[in-house]
Amino acid sequence: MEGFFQRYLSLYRPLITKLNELMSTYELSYSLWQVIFYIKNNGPSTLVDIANQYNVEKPTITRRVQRLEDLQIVKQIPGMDKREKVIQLTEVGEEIYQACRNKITALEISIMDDIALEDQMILFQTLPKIQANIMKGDGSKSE
Amino acid sequence: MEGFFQRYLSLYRPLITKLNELMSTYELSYSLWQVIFYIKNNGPSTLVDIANQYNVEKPTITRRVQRLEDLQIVKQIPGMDKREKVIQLTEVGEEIYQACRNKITALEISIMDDIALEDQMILFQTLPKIQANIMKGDGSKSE
DNA sequence: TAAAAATAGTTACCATAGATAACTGTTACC
DNA sequence: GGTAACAGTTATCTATGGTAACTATTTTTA
Repeated sequence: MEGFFQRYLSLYRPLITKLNELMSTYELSYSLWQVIFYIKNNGPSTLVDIANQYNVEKPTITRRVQRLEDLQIVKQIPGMDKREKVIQLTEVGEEIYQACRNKITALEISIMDDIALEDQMILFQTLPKIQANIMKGDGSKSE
Repeated sequence: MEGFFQRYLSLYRPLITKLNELMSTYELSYSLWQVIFYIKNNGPSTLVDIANQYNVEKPTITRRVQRLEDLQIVKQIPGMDKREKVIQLTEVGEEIYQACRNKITALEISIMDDIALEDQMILFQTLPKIQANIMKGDGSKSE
């Protein structure tokens, strides 16, 4: 099936640009959104939790979280283990989450406009399979 | 269809990392491969041709081509319009193209291992549609 | 239980990839 | 022949992420 990567990757830049535009109102980008999304859906979390979820290194998450703290979207809460930094959404963070969630969902719907529902289903099921196949045996820690 | 972006984007980093590993033998990355791929499939081309194809700015392509010239994978050939820089694969470039093409195709096949052929077809047809939907009305010049 | 190993996070530094603005040289147009 | 447009380059900036080395804790283990 030659040409899959091409098709997949040429979608990336337009999409990420669009998403970043969408969130620029809140001085956010998609990389910051991932952190917000994660702690909204998983509750108070440590930086390592988040790093594992997205297969990125710890310093990457340190930076994202620092940015979100500056924006007062997340805050640290006390935890048992003094090594860990447990973070949570602030009230402002919750509001921004909702606003972005709405915008993102609207975009998701609009770009699927002319795609048959079954085809959407297949996309949904297939992408994670492909991801698993790539990560299978690539030496990544999340395998 | 909430969650599409998440599924789509979480595939990106593992994939691009894998591709870059694949090509590191030849000191290439996927961004350089795109240029090689383009001139292999479209014949001698100008930098603007390539920039338009991938929706990136001219300086981006200037740098990629400079890198490929250093690696002696592409060379400039004389053209009518002295403004233009028409580039083509060298013999070395052709060999490297073939080697990478084989590796990439093998990877494409292996990650589609457990995906039904019809589902692969649907992926192939759907991704460009989604891309068109995103680029529709985003102010990009390639619309 | 004291020493060693593992873990969480941070800092400093570097690499990749791409954008914008300003510029040179060439061609097209009127 | 003078102005527009175009192709390419350079310089500078941003965003994102990686690695190595470090501190401060907690866990393991001998």
